[in-house]
Amino acid sequence: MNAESLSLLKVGDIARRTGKSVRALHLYEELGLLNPAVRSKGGFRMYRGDEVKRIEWIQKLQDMGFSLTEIKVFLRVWEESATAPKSMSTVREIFTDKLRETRETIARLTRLADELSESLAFLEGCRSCDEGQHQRECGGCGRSDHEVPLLVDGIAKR
Amino acid sequence: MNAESLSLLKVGDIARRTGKSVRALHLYEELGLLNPAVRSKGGFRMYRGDEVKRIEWIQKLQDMGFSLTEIKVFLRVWEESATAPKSMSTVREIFTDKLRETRETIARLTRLADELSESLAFLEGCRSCDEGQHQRECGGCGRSDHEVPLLVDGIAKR
DNA sequence: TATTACTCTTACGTAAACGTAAGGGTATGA
DNA sequence: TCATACCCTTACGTTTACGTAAGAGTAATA
Repeated sequence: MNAESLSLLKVGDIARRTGKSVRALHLYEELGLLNPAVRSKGGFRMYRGDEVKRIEWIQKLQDMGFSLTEIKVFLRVWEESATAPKSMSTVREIFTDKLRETRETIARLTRLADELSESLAFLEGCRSCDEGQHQRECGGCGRSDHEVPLLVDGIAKR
Repeated sequence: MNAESLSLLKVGDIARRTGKSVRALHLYEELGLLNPAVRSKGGFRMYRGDEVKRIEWIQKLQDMGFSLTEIKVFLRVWEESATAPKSMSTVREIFTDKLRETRETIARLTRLADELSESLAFLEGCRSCDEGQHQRECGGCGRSDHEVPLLVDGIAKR
């Protein structure tokens, strides 16, 4: 173990610290998202400790819905910003777009959650049917059709 | 065209009314999510008009994150409720679980949106660097490390 | 030196939800 | 009866993000 390798980590170390699999880290390298600082004499990938941060960054972008390919594009744009000043604003644009998209997703999920709540409330009203009646008999429990949430209606009629 | 077929739709009609592809509808049938009321003499699938509702229902469940397989399970449980009264409460459980899950997703996305906002605010501070400096020179623009959001930090250091 | 725990490359496998193409009938209006 | 526009079945292709296995070499420790 030489002086330089003291601060270097093997792929398994990185895997443990990030919760990623070794295979995933290999994949990230294939995709150009991650690179070992050096290779050991025998060919082992040796990473700098701060690559852990990069992997956490990748994870966050994945959580936001970026694909690995999109993340790669992102990195390329950034690297370009060393020579093309406009790239920094491109990065801002990407974040801005994703922020808008994320908010739209939140809004959509919120609507769906509301529908779920409505459907649950409706089904609560069916509780009395549970121990003696069939869903065919239940049908609408005397409630008019327009009261039946789609989430229930779509499944109930047969 | 006989009297019965007046109210029946071909797969292409259903596709147009739901925005699904014919292939998708075939798939739903393979998976047991959808069935034509009858087949025409020549083998064409003939659907009842209200199957459109079922397909919209499937779409909603997909939007909520259910897989087609899960949706199938859902249908089976429901069908079972004709003979097993407890199935209705199983349906309620599934909805309840999904509601919780959806809310967790919303919370997670909200946190991510906040991070995006923070990162954007940080990058705004770099705007002055845009037309004359490199990101290496920029580095942190004199700001201390702990101020740098992970979304920026993970990418900026090289 | 021998062992033990890793790591390497190569490459096929997997799950989801369809897309797409091939070869060949079917329904319907002119 | 034709011409279209549709529909049928079968079956392989696509994308994403890894999983998994094989066969073989490496690093560090006893």
